[in-house]
Amino acid sequence: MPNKDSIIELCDTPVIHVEIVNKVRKDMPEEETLYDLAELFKVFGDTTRIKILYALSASEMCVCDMAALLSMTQSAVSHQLRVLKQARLVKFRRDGKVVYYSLDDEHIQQIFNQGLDHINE
Amino acid sequence: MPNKDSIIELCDTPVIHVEIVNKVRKDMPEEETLYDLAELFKVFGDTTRIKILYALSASEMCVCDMAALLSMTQSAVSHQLRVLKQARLVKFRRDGKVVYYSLDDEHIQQIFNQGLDHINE
DNA sequence: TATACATATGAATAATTGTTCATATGTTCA
DNA sequence: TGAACATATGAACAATTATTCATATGTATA
Repeated sequence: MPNKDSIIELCDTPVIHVEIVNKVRKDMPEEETLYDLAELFKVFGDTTRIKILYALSASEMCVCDMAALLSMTQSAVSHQLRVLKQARLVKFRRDGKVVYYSLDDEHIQQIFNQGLDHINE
Repeated sequence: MPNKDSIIELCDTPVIHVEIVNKVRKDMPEEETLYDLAELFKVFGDTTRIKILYALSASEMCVCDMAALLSMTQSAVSHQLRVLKQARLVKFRRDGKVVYYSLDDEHIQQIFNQGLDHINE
């Protein structure tokens, strides 16, 4: 039988299975790790960025080309590339006036494929 | 040399590399697929839902226990479980008044791990 | 050096979304 | 059947975010 007295400290909701809660809590990664993980997936959670990532998985591209491909403003694409850059999902090289972007990481493709597996299941 | 005349139809941004854009466009998955993919990752892109998923990867749990574990309102947890349910990431079984949730899919763990790989790289 | 061009960025706006509060639904048991 | 409890849900609010517009930065070349 769960010990109803020990739960007041946890939160105002009564806990039914104290041992399970404690066990799971013990094995939970650090708060910061889970936060970072959510932040990473948040970056994948936008159609525009997904399209950019998909495009870059096919070929290195410049900002201008991506804007044309996606029928979007150069500015909008650039703003999203900034987000992708901060998440270290894309890297870039400059050649004169043109900046070429490409995927920074081989995990990205795998995360993509796993996601597609789930959708097509 | 890119054909500057053919690009007006694409968008108002000049395209630098027409062949690349066309090649990438041809290989792009359907709009709907990429939309669904973004929607899936959007579900992963929230700290609360990540925590719930992580908890469920350790053990089946009821709503009440999750609320206690995460120090959150039962209502907040329930709302997020709804999102996870709609994304087919969790399933549930009812045992009397108590509803137990668990992961619906083995992909989830893999997506998680891939994400962690990226973070810890 | 001045102009043209590719890209980046700040501010503003519109849309989306997570949480809270109040309450409804569904189940058990006296 | 009615009270108690676990969960679900609708509406409202606050916070976050994607896009647009205007403009700045950086590079090449005439």
